Order: sequence, then structure tokens, then C-alpha cells
Amino acid sequence: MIKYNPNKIERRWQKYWEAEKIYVAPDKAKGKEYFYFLVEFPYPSGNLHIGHWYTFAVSDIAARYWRMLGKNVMYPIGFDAFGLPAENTAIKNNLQPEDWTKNNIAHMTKQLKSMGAAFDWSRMVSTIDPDYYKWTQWIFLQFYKKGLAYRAKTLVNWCPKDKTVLANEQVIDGCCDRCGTQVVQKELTQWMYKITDYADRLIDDLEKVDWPEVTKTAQRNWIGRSRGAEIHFLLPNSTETIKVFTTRADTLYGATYLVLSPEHLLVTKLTKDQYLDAVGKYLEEVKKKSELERTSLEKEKSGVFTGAYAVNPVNNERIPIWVADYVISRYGTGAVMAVPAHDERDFEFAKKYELPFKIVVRPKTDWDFNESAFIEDGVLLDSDDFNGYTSSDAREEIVEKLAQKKLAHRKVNYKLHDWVLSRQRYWGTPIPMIHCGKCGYQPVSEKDLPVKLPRLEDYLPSADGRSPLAKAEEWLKVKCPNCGGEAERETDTMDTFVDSSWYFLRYTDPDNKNAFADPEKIKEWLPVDLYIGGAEHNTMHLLYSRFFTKALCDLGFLDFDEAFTVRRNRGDILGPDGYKMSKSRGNVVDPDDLVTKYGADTVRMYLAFMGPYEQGGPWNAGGIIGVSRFLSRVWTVFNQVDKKEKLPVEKNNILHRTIKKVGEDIENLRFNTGVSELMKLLNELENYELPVSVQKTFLQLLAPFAPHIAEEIWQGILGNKKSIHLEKWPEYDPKLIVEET
RNA sequence: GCCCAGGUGGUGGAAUGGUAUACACGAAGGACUUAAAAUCCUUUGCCCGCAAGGGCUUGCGAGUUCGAGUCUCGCCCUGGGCACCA
Repeated sequence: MIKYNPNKIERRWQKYWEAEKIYVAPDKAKGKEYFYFLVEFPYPSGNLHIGHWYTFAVSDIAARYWRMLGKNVMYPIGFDAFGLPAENTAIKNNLQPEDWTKNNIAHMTKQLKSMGAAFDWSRMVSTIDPDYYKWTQWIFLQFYKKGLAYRAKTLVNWCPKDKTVLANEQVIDGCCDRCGTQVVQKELTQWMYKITDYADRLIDDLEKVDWPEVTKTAQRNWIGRSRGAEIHFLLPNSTETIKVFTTRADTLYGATYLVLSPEHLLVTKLTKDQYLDAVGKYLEEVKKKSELERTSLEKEKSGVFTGAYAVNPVNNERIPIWVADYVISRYGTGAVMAVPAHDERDFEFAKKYELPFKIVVRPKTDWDFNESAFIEDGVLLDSDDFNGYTSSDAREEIVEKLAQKKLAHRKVNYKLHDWVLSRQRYWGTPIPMIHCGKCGYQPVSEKDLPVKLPRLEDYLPSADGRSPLAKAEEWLKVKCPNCGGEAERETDTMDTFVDSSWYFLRYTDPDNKNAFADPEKIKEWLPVDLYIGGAEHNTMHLLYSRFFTKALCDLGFLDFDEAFTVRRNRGDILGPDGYKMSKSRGNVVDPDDLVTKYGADTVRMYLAFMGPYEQGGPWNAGGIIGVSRFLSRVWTVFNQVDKKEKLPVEKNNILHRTIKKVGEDIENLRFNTGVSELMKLLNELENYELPVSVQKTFLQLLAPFAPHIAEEIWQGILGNKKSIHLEKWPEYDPKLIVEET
């Protein structure tokens, strides 16, 4: 008997499948249910690691299963290939980012093919391809026309090491999510996408999709909608007012002072002469601190009195105006009314600076107001006409009363900010705008797209923050599309999250020269039936893609406004030490070594077997031998010619129960129990002589998990002429299952 | 602090409210072998016991139930997200 040697058979079948084009998903498949199965496309970092296998090879089990069920499955693959790592590595090794990236793509394509995954390579998409980013730019222009892309001065996150702007989503604990350098705030004029226009729909439409609860709550928190009111405090002897945002208008009678953020425009204007020194000194100190230091909760709040007073519109009480660093300038109006008795932060501040307290909401139980603020709802007291009102009624009525005098109105605030998409780096999609001295910014004409990224000898970011593209002199000079005069191209490139916000649309029609995709094809394939990816994209890629989908829908290019019907988060494979795999930690597991040792089928199947797919966990090489043994035993069963006992009839029940269970397991992405069912089945069957029908069924069940060995036995030993991967998923007889239980 | 997810043998993990620990790894013993590897067989939750047998066990403590890993409440711990957002 020939020993099971995966390395001898796997490459051969991979070539065979490719040659036979069995995984190409046709655009026209009469009578078949279309199934778009999307997995987040990888960044071409250079080498496939075990995490990529987990992502693509394990998902592949489901892709193959649905195909066997008779669906027209699209399981596409591509590369999210623009971005900083290419640039940084290229700088270090004196290479061109383009060359480095394209080499990586070629290498990783080879590696991806070695997994034996059922990708439709004919739909491959790469974001650095001018035929692709032409449409990234085209979408930008459509958004620009509708005011969804605009240029404005804004306080941005700036990474001093990468010398570029970062979106809020890319700042983790005050540091750059790429290099970990502490981010600083800088005021710059940047291109932005108006995602805030969609804040409400981005929250409300979460109801429409079947997504993990974690993702939904993460997005709700990130968007941070809060309903409240804007209330105008009057300034004595002035027509000007200070507007504050509050969700607790019911505590208005308890406001004992007012706080402006240090950046508030009225600070210098209001401050009384004898307080100018103190306030000036305070502002200097605040400026010195980084955003991280300022917003740290451990830090004690600090502030200073301006000498000025504001008038509470509800009772004409004069309250002092302070400046304090605990008020955030970019949220709400940058000013708050302080109610120490009913707000924890105001409580802490008022205690420190000995500011007065006024209790206006009666707690249901005994409450020690010397200890802490009572922040829950209750019944009002010391609030004139509103005594006895519940908090929720009072919120409405107080705002209503002030609204009549135009001193208040209802207001909804969001934490979400517009998406700053400009990047001052080289390796990205050029922003298709032209700056003319006379006409200002003008869009590049659609017929001139794509604006190709020029090759640049010196693509290093400059210290002054000017984009590297400013050095491309020839490229830079262009005629103004409006007046025909001398003009310059925009030199910023786009955030790579722009590239990946629409790639799932391009998969449906990757070679289209006239549109980002043919509307007919989009209609056939979209929305995506199942989207699998990592939870790290909860508030980035997934939020941006939803925004793109909604905007493109509103512009009439799509007829749906949620692109991903079902989303499941895949768990992450960590290093054996339990930490995230990284080169610097030296805990990266190389799948190539494992494939050489055990074969692709074993690696795939072991990854599936390790644990629940949505959970992930540390890599543990210990158990892989078990899967390897299992496949060897499968091999032996089909190769052995010894005389054995006939299969007892009752084993049929087990077979049919397994068909049912494995199908359900794959359907629910419970690959680990699917594998164990196959192992149990083999344990039951291996000592008997199996009828051909049982042999076939067993191989069909195995095929999605271990496609190579299944094919080898199917064609090589059973003598079938067509691929096992064109077979139907076996059906079970429910009657047999009922009898058993 | 708030919001999610989770806590089961030595390990990865399994279990529509109904025999907890399936499947696999590891370990121990045995067979084959000059020997080793590979393979096969047996044992393997913990404690007491030579054994027969008995007791305990799903982070901790209560509760609902004929019956709880599973449901409810309160705590502890781990991982993740948000975080002075008024």
C-alpha cells in the first residue's frame, strides 16, 4: 500500500482545478441561487501567516459546501494594496513601493493557491491597479458633486513619525494605530467625506442587518448619538449668548456655574481684565499637554475663573463662568452648564474649587450629597413651576418653555466626525482635484480618469508635511479644467480605507471599463450574503463601507443601502504565547513549514478543528498530529484490500445523522464540531467493508474540509472521471435519524 | 466607570433545560520491532479505597425547576470595545 503523502498529490489537484475552472462563478447561472460569500481581502504584507490560512482556508469549507448544495457561489479574493507599510518598508530597503507591493502580491498569490481554496481568481481585484482606482477616484467625484466630499480646515490627528493625518478611527489610546507614536493635534485644511450626514441612518439601519451584537454596539457607541437640548445662557449687558448642550435640561435649576473649553472662542473675549493673567497662564499650561494627557481620566480636573458671569435663562440667576480642561471643544458647543449635585464631573470639579451645589432632583432613597452626585432621574424640587415633575417630563417642558422665548431648542449631538481622507503620503490613490489660482479647487474631468500615481525616485515625506507628490514636477503641472490656465494637481492621496470601502462592488464585474460595475451584475450578486472578517474593523472598514453604500444608493448607483446582509466576526489566531502574532515578538507561526510537514489538507482541517471559528485563540501545534492521523486513516481505509466484515445495517443511522450534523455545523460556521463528527464517523466505519455508496458519501462529506485527499481518492481509487467538487452534498434520510434517537 | 463576549479535565474543546467532560492532543501501560519511529490495543475528570464501592465536580454565592454547564439575581476573574461626549 502506498503511504499517504499529501505533498505528492496536492499541487497536482490544485493545477487540475484551476485548469478545469471549476471555481469560476458565472454571472449567468439559470435556476441557481446566487450566493456571494465575501471574506475581507488581505493586505499584501509579503508572507502568508497562519492567520491568513484561518481566514481563507477555513471559510473555504463553507464556500465549497454551499457550492455542493447547488448554489452559484462567488468566493472572490483580492488585495488591499495601497498604504503605509509598503512605503515604510520600501524606504528602509531602498525600493519602490510599487515593486515591493507587486512582488508581494505575486508571492502571496502563489501561497494562497497552495491552500487549495475555491477562490474565483478570474475576479481578482487589486486596489493599486489604475483600472481599480480610476473608480475610487470616480466615486470621489460623484461625492464631491453632491457635497459629500469637501475641503475644510479642521483639527486633525497628526502622526509625527509617519508624517501624515490619521482618521479618529485610526487613533488608538492617543497613538497611531500603525506605528504607535503619540498623535498630536494639528489644524489643517483637508479633504473630508461627510459621513456625519448619515449618522442617524448608520445607527438606525443596524436594525436591518444580521450582524454580531458586538459590532452593532461598537458602531452605536462610536457614532454616539445623544438627544438633548441646546440652551442659551445670557451675558449681562450683551446681545451675545453662550450656548450649552445638555441631555439633562431637567437639572437646569441646579446649574451653579458654567464651563467653557479652553479652545472656546469666547474665552478671551469674556475674561475680565484682572483675571487675564491667570486665564492666560492656564491656557498656556493646557496647550502644553497632549490630547492623551488631557483626556486621561486619572488626571485631576483643573480650571480657572474668568471673572465673568452668565445668566441662567430659566431663573435669571447669575452664575460664574469658568474655563476648564474637562470640557471638550469639539463636542457639542464646547461649553457646558455645570450641575454639581447631579453630574459626577461637575461634582468633582465643584468640590475641588469650592463651588456651590444645588439639589434639584430628589433621589428615591437616602442620598449623601457630600459623597457623590445623584445622576439618575427623579422628581424635581426647587425648580419653580416644575416642582413635582418627573425628570423625563421636565426635560421636555423646560426646553419647550425656553423655546418659546428662543432661548433653547432640541438638539441631537454625535461623537462621530467627518472622515478626513487626505493623507500626506505617496503610496495611495491620488485625489482627483486640481487647484487653480483663479478658480480654486476644480474636479478632474471624468474622462481624464484615472489620475495615475507617478513613479517617483524620491517619495519620502517631507518634514514640513507637504505630500511627496509635490515633488513630481511634471505630474503636478496641469491646465485648470475651468479656465484653462496654469494649475496644480492635489498632492494628497486617499486614506486606504477609501479603497476598501467599495471593493465588494468591483468583484461583481472586475474588468468593466465603463462603470465601477455593471448594474445588472450588481443586482445579481449583491447584497453580500455572508461577510466574514475580523472584529478590528467594527468601527472602521465596516462603518466606512456602510457609508459608501448608502451614499452610492442615494446617488442612484445602487438599489440597496446595506451591502452586507449577514456579518460574522472571525476570531483571531494568536501566537503560541497568547499574544498577537508579530515579527517583533517572534511568535509568528509559518504555515509553509506546516504544509511541508503535514500537507495543506491537514493544516486546513486542524485550523477548523481548533475551536469555535468566531472565538479564535492561541496557536497550539500540539493537536495537529491528530488531524494528520485522521487523514492517514482515511487513506488507509480506501487503500486497504483486506477482507473485512460487512457493514452492519444500523451504521446507516450514524451515517445519516452525520450528514445532517455536518451540514448544520458548516451552515453555522461550527467547523470544529463538523470535523469531530467526521472523526466519529470514521471511528464507526473503519473496521468494516464499505459499500461504494457509503464510500462516496463519506468522501463527499470530507471534500469541503480536505479537498485534495478527497479528490485523489475519488478519482484515483474510486475511478470517477469528474471532480468530487462538482458533486452534490449528500442527502440524509430523516426516518433513519428518528429511529436512532 | 459604561457596553459586549467569555470562565467546563493536564491541554484545545463538546453538550435542543434531561447520563457533564463527545472528538482530539498529552500522559501511563501493553502488542509489533534487535532497537527506535510509525501503527494498533487498553486506561485516563478529581478525591478516598487493594477492591467492590463511595464522595465531589462546569469561576464563587443564592434562586427557579422533578431536574441547571445551560434560565434568573448578586459577586469575582479574563479578553475586547468605548471612555471627562455633558
